[in-house]
Amino acid sequence: MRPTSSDAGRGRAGMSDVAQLAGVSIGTVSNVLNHPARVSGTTLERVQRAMTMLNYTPNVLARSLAAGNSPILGLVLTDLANSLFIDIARGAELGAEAASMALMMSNSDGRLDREASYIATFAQSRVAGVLLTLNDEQHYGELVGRTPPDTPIVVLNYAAPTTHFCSVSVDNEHGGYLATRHLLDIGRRRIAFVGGPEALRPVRDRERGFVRAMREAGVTPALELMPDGVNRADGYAAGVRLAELVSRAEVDAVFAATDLLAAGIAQAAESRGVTIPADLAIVGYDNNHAAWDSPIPISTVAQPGEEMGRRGVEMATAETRGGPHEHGATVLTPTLVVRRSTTG
Amino acid sequence: MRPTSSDAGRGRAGMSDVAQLAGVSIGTVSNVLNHPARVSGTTLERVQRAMTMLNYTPNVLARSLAAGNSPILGLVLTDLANSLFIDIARGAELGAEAASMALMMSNSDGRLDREASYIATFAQSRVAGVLLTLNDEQHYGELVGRTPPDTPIVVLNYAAPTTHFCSVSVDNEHGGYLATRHLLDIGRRRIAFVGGPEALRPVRDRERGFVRAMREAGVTPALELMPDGVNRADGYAAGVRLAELVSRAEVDAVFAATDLLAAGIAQAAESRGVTIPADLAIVGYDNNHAAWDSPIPISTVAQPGEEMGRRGVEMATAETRGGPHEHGATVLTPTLVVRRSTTG
DNA sequence: CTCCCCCGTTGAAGCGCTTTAAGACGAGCG
DNA sequence: CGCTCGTCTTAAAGCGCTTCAACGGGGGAG
Repeated sequence: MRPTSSDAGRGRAGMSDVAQLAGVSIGTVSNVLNHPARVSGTTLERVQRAMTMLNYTPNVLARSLAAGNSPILGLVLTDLANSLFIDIARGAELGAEAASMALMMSNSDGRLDREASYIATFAQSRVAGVLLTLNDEQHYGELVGRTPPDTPIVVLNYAAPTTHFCSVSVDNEHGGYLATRHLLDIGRRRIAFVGGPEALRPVRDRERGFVRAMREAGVTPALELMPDGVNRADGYAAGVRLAELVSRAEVDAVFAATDLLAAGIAQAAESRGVTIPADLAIVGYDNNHAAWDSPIPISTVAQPGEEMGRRGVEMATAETRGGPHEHGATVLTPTLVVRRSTTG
Repeated sequence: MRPTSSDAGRGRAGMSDVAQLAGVSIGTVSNVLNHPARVSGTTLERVQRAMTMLNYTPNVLARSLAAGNSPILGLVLTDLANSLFIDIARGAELGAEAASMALMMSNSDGRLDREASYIATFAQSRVAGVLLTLNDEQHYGELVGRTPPDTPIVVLNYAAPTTHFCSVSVDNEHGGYLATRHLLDIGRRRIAFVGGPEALRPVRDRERGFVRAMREAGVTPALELMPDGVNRADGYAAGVRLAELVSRAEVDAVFAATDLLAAGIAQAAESRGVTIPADLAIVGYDNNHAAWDSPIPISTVAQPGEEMGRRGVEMATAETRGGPHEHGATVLTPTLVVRRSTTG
């Protein structure tokens, strides 16, 4: 074994090196780092000088081990290609920065096994908490069982029953209501809804909002389409059908459950001579890049992804610190973004 | 202080608990984990049973501290919104999985200070290595100085001089050449190039490929545009100019240095009655979602982002393990993806 | 001038694990 | 029957840091 410090062997100065150079004890060096107030001005300065001289970098591993806590948060993202999750990541990053925590992101691609494996990895690293984005109840159910009991988990984008975890989600029903209300407000009455597979809970919720708004206005939905997917291609197919109905004056607006869907619809409709928004007003959902990058910018319902990430971090750190903890479900409110697809 | 294991205090079993339950020493438990061959069959089984009974989760922190190595790799991404970096992240994740390492991703948004701060954070966590995506030489230069000497760094997406780091990059010159060659091959001769700010090295390289291909073919470029940015809006502006030239039969094809640029050009051109690809053939660069999601799918040059990530991980782990290490610069080859914007 | 208290500082114990030198034990050999 | 050898197992020494009981020394109060 080497004499004192093994990191030193790798060219790295350790706390003991700093202590020696500054002529103080190792405990004092630690105090400089963690409780500067306890150290006298002179000593503090001397130690700090020694640190910079040696280019001292504290070892977080040792620190966490000794202190019994970790400065790292884990984040499991469902789908890196979806801009909502990118927003969540950004927000989480900001929140982590504010709480001076590091964020360890990873991407499950929606696969349950990877979700579980990342959670396990995080648990082994004794992270302070894990933020988990989720889409459907199947995954939620699976995860409830397998989860290590001592790691605080915050579920994002899914309104978890508060029994097991904290959660932060967005009110999809309200979003659907907003979108539909907007179409009604600009005078449309023959409104169609294009949704997606029944399994997707967010889509179902958006539809509920649609239905509520229509009922409130005493208007009957012109059509409800439920494609197998929620991507551009599915939208295109739906758009072809809609274009026909538009030409027969049976439809004058559509609320699509995702922006990709909306973009596909817009493309199909335009290629068939339908004018947007004159003949057909369109509202999408997600505030995806696809929406504002579309030839005709599409009105949409924006999810507060960043805030979701930020709040998630807050809840996780709160749970870590606080003694007795109530799991709480925060529900955020989406906002309507009006673009050319619904305004002259 | 608590008697033996403090993790136990938090409800977690430690190695000593396992040892006690299995009736062996703590060292034997460690051997079960790290050198199963040294342990007799009977003991091994008994210990393993004890582990599952106690739901034992090894503490990676303590493990790394004692063993002096880390199972974590850091990855600093320049821009989460750019699909190239998402691909890199995916590849790195796969590579890490294969090397049974954990990956800690983070997003610098192209800001130098955040890059530096993440590198510092990673260094404090004594990660095994850091993968750093980079765009321009300014950042590269800055970083060379500030970098902790003992953490292996692999630069991605930028051909670093091999003096300081390993790097994995893509041959942008060749990509530009491929794109231009393709336009020439389909019979176009009045070819324009739309680039971007001089500072962006990748864009400059793509232009060099363009120039080489044109020279080889003995064709004079119809026009070279250098907008201030490389986004859709910049493309739209360029497209307006191009449309006019097309109508005067001065341009029949364009190579845009990014897909967003290309998408903007396509949109502007179409809105001005230019038919794609008949009047104007377009090739973009990046294989961005924007490209295949465009109303007219745009031909593009695809960067092997996943492979870049994977190779980066390999180089990092190699550098970590291997004793004497040569920094090497790997250069990958991009490929042409032909879509409707260049075929009838 | 003494006593006490507080401020700064120290030394040692310990975080959960790996590693290694040394020990225990049975088998095989002369 | 004693000895060597090899196989398993153990005890103890760290890894770099935090924490805390204890300590020393000044200054204010008496």
